[in-house]
This record gives sequence, C-alpha cells and structure tokens, in this order.
Amino acid sequence: EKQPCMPTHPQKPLIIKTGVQFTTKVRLLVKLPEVDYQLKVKTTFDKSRQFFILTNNTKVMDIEDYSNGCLSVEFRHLQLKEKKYINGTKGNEGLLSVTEELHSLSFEACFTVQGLTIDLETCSLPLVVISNVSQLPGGWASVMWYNLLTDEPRNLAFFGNPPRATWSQLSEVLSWQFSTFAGQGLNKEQLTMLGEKLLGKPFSFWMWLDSILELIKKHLLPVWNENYIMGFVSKEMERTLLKDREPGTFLLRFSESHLGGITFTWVEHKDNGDVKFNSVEPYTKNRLSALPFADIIRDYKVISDGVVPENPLKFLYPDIPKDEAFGRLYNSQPSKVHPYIPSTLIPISELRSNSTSTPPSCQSPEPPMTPGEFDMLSEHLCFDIDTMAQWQELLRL
Amino acid sequence: EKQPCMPTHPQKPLIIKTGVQFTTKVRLLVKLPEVDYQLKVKTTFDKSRQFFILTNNTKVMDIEDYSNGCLSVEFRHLQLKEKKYINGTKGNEGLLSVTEELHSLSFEACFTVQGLTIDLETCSLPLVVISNVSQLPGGWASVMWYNLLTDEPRNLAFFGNPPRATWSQLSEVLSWQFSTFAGQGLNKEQLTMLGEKLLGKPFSFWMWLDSILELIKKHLLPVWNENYIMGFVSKEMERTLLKDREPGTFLLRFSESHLGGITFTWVEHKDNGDVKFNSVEPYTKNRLSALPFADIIRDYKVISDGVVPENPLKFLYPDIPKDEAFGRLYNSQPSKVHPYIPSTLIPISELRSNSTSTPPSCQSPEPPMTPGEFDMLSEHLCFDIDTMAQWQELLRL
DNA sequence: ACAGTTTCCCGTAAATGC
DNA sequence: TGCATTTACGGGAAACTG
Repeated sequence: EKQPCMPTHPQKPLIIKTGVQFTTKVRLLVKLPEVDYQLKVKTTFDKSRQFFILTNNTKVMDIEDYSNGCLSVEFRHLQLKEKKYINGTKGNEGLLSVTEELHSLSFEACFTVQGLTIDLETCSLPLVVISNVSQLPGGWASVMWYNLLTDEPRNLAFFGNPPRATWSQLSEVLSWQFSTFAGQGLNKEQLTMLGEKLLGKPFSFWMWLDSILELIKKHLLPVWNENYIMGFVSKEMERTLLKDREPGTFLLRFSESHLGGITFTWVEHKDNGDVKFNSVEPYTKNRLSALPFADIIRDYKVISDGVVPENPLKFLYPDIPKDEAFGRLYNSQPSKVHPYIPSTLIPISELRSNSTSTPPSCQSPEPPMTPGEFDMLSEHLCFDIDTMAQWQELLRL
Repeated sequence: EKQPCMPTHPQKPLIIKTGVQFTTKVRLLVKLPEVDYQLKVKTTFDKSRQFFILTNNTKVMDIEDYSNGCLSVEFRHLQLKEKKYINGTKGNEGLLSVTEELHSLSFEACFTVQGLTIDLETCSLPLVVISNVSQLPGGWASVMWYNLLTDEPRNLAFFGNPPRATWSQLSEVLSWQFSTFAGQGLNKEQLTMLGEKLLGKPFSFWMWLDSILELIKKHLLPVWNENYIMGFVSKEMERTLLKDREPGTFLLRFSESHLGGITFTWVEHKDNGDVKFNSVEPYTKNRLSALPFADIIRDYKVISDGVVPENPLKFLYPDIPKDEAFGRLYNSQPSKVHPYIPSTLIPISELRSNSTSTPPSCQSPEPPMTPGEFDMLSEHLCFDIDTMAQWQELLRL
C-alpha cells in the first residue's frame, strides 16, 4: 500500500547512522477519491531498542508532481538518536551484535472518507542502525544477507537464526556490489577466485571486501574499469598463469593479508633458467593518495646492488605492453611550480642479492573469511535467474 | 575576584568552536567565612550576538581539593550554539569578520551572609567564536593580537580600531608560538627573516604561519627540534649563505608561495665554475604522510638524462654531513611483509639538460603578509622585557 | 583487562547566506 | 555572482561501559 525507501549512506541504503540525516519517502499506491482534507503521515522508529527520531516526523502528503498523481510524502533531515536509559536495561536483544540487530520505520496515517475512518500503516524493510562508519561493512553485510535470503518484508528476528546462502546467490551479490560501486562487475574467473578465498578466515570477509571496494572507489577507478585488475588470484593460480609468459609480465591483485591493499606480481627468468615470481609490498590508500596507481606502475623501479634501476613491469597479463594498457591513465605531472625543480615520489624496491630479502617460495598468507552468520556456503551451485536488476529494485537504489 | 579560564582547542585557548565542548573554571579568590549553604554559579554567554550555551550552565562551587581551600567550580561539556533569528537581524556587528568579533562568558553568583545579600559577577577574557577549524588561524591571530596589545580585561570593541604592534612585541609572540607548538622557538636570525617576509601579501600571514605550525607539529617535529630547519630565509640570503659552501650543501626552508610546504635548496658548482642553486618542489602534508621528511632527505635523487641517479644533498648548512645530522631521524623501514618485496616511495627530480626545466635565476615568489588589522608594523624596535612566561600566564596554558 | 560500541571532533566538501 | 560563513559527515582515535 505504501512504499518506503531509505537512502542514507550513498550506495548503502537501509543503514542509518545515528546523528546523521536520512531521507525516506512514502507513496500511497491506491488512488483515493478526490479529497479536500490533508492526509498527515507520521514516521516512527520501532520500539525494539534504544533509538528515536530526533527531528520533526509528521508531514502532509502531497500529489507527486512527476508521476501518475499518486499521493506521496518525503521526509528529509530525519535523524536518529539513542535513548539513554537511566538504569541499565538496554531494550531487548544484546545477544546479537549491533550490525545484526534489525529495526524498522513505521508510517501511520488516518483519514475519514464518507463517514468511514481508515487507519493506514506500513513499514520499511529491515534497517541496521550504526553509530560509526566503522560499522558500515558489518551493517551492509547484514542488509545484503537479509535481502538475498528472504522475501519477508519485516522479519526483525532474521539473524537469530540466519539461513545459509548458496554460492550462486552470493556470487551474484558480490558482482553486483562491484558494478554498483565501481561500474565494472566481476567476471566468472574473478568470482571463482573470490569463492575460493571465502574459506580462510583472518578478519571478516565483509570487512576485507569493503576495504577493497573503498580502495577501488577512491584510487583505482579507471584501472578497475578497464578490467586491468585481476584482483583475487591465489598464489598458485598466479604462478600458473605467469610462468610461461614473457619475462616482465605482471598482474594486479588485492592483498589478502592486509585490508585495502593492492599489489602486482611479475615473472622473471633467471639466468639458470629458473622462473621467479615477485610481488611488491601492497600499496594502501595512504601511499596511493600521494601517488596514483597508474604512475606507480609507470615509475616502479628495482635497484639491485646499486645497479641502474630498472622497471621490471613490461606486459600486463596476458601480453599487453604496459604503456599501451596504462598510457591513458598516467598523470603527466611535471608540475610547474616555477622557481622549483619538479619532484615526484617514485616507488622503489631495493634488492640485495645476498638472498636475505628475496621473497620466499610459496607460503601465501591465508585468505580471509567471515565469521558469524557467514561460516557456511561451500556448496557450489549453478546460476539462478535472479538478476542484478532485481537487486537494485529490492534495495531501491 | 574570580579567575576564568578557557581551553577549547588544545594550545589555542580563548577560541570556541560552535558545537564543540569546552571547559571553563571559576575560582573565588576572597576567602569567605565558613558557610553552610551552597554557592551556585551560573555561566552565561554575552548577549552581543547570536550564540547561547546549549548545555547545563549552573553549578555549585566546591572547595578545591588540591590548593589553599579556595572555592572553585569547573564547568565541563559546555557547548555553544548559534541562535537562529527568524527575521534577518543578525545581532549587532556585521562590520567585522567573525574572527575579529570578540565575545565573553559571564559568571554570576549570589549569596547572603549575615543578612547581607552579595552579588558576585565576573567575566572571561575576550573570546572568539568560530564554526569551522578553517577559521582557527584568524581567530588565533585575534586572540594573540588582543592580549599582546592591551591589558583591558574586556574590550569587546577592540578590533573596531585595533592598535599597531611593534616588531619587538610581535616577534616575541611568534617565537613563543613555535616553542609552544613544537618545543623549539625561533632564534634571532629566524625572527629577522620572518620579519622581512611580513612585507609581501599573498594570503594572510597568520594563515601561512599556522600552516607551518601544523606542518611542524605533524610531520617535522624531530627535525625542527634539532634546529635543522632554517625556515624563513629569503632567496637572496639563501644564495649568500650557500654560494661559498661545498657543493651539495643544502638548507631547509618553508615555502613562501604555498601553504604548509617545506623545501630544500642546495648549491651546485658547474664545470664552467658557475654556482647554481636548486630548490625542490615543496613537500606538503599529503606527501609527507606517505614518506617522512628525513627519509626524503636521505633518499632524494636527481636523474639527469637517464644517468645513474644521485643524491645531491651532502651537507646540511653550514657543513654537517647529511647522515650525521639526520641519521637518527631516518626510519629504517625495510618493512617485513614476508611474501612481498619491500617497497618504498622515493622522491625524485628528473632533469633534462635541454634547459626548459632548469630553475630560473631569481624570480622568487612574493612573501606572505596579513591583510586586515595587520597591515602595519614596519618599525623595528628593540627588545621589550615581556617574557614568554607572561604570555603563558596571560593565556593560561 | 578488554572488546564492542559510542562519542568526540578535525578537516574536507558542500550548502547556505549575504 | 562571488565571498564569507556555516553545515554536513567521513574517518581516526579516545572514551565509555558493561
């Protein structure tokens, strides 16, 4: 009857941060007979725990300008605040973590027509309330999990006993996320690689994923959208792919052991015929904000024992000459601050041939995986018919 | 009778940012006869413009635990908010900029002793209210100017017609600021050099000064405190100092044309006997947070036409071997992320001998200077007796 | 002592007001 | 329209609280 939606954090709907403004909209889907009175709607937050709406929450419905004459009302500048209880009762819950506690907004209206009093009431999809952006990955994981696995409009107890997802369901959401955040989704190979990573477990899988999404959004967008970042290759796969390639062939992947890092691995042929693989220490947002990634690739140099430094990166896997791939993305940055000599940072690895710092052979850091409700899913199924379009619909982006 | 103080921003007292908590304390300096009633103090903000105290502002005085039994009370978590007038009247003022508008807190108490009713009232030193940290430099300049030039406890109209400062007064505050913020104040030469810069006028002198203080505090502390940063040399002075020195002698100074930048200038002897001076493009917080300044000095390289890169920095002026000066400050950072090859950013300047990018001879960017109430002071006087101690007292740090 | 959670607030970006 | 000022809020860190 009404259709609530819930943007707050751009691109991550259904998550509300306390103290930060959000917007919601209600539409009346039935067409009423001409009425000459005002239809007031009141928005309230669920009673389940300790939050309330700080700002004005009542508003009059209005005819939508742009569409079919439906009545609708948009609440802006709503803000959630935590109730402070004097005694220690913290509402209910407590068993689940904050990011798994589901809430909802309710909308009420009441009108009288032809002597008949009608109460209208509806509510939003389940929401997650957080107090700091650091909780966003967890919250977002919950929102996705819920909408992936149930069609119930309001099962706030969902995470009391969350169902399992199949790999095909999950992989779809994963790809959808990348395409939403960055434009370019995940291809079949990348999904498979990601799936294989889901089995390890240092930090939460979602945390790790989010750190990658953020890194892409802020520092790797063009490179990602050119599809140049393989991203989730395992060490073994990496070797398999690179070993028969031209020396200097490299590929790009995200760090498995560090949050929000990207590295490149290149292949090198030793004089004795051995093949050697090198991965550079991952670049994180800190360094990337001082030097764009494409420039890092252009300028990267290795110095061995004081010899003239050389850039070991020649071909992007499988065989695209580096400058052909990245040429357009370089920042031609000889900055013109006139009295000064232009200077730039360049990324360097210094190698001593006295072995010590050569990379070890195979001991790859373990891949990440989520704890909590996500320790399931190893069954690989084939493709469902759900499309990303459905997802977008569901979350009302 | 009472003694108010006013920290908010650490190290910058007497500046209050709206929406940010601050603390104030009132002490009763006269000793009362034993009383068995409570002495309530109320804090109010001046009526002059559009601010009020958001939080609870009444509190009971208490005997100070640590001292001579004085009554005192400390208000914590006070917060200022702007009044919103429905019509456009914005209080008074409007002629001065926000950072030159002076305000004050008042403290009132009332008690009865032996049938005699006594009203007590006092107020703080003039305060500046800002709404964003970007206004901090301006506000701080006002606070300093006021306390430097008047002893009046509460002349809120001070900036209606601000008096001029002598150079000796000003230079003292300048040095005091550096010592407060960074530990190491300014020596006579640095002060003289700073004074000479006061004559130009791109952006506000105080803005520029603040950007330098921040840079020091966040990225240059050890180097500054070793007294290795000359800081404020003019281009001419720089040449005079360096020209007879060993090739590779360098000095460190702040950028005059860019906010919050530091650069080094080194001297070079050409084959034909000419002396050449080079200044690197200034490093700002962005790059410094990716690479500490000492490491920049250690690793800086110049590549000329593809020749083996060389670090042109040999001696810190006058003649301290670079590693001797900076050795302790280097970050030995071969990070041990095991499967990876350690990598670092290194600062490089690339020179083509085809002239185009060689630094021009003498056209130095103009030095900064403050507009507004500070366009005065060219008279150089000799030293007053005011000490920094007095300053600290005055501003109650 | 500690982990999960919230609060605090700088600093950038955007919005607002004049 | 542009400048001065305020608001918004992400993000790192400190404070809180069972």
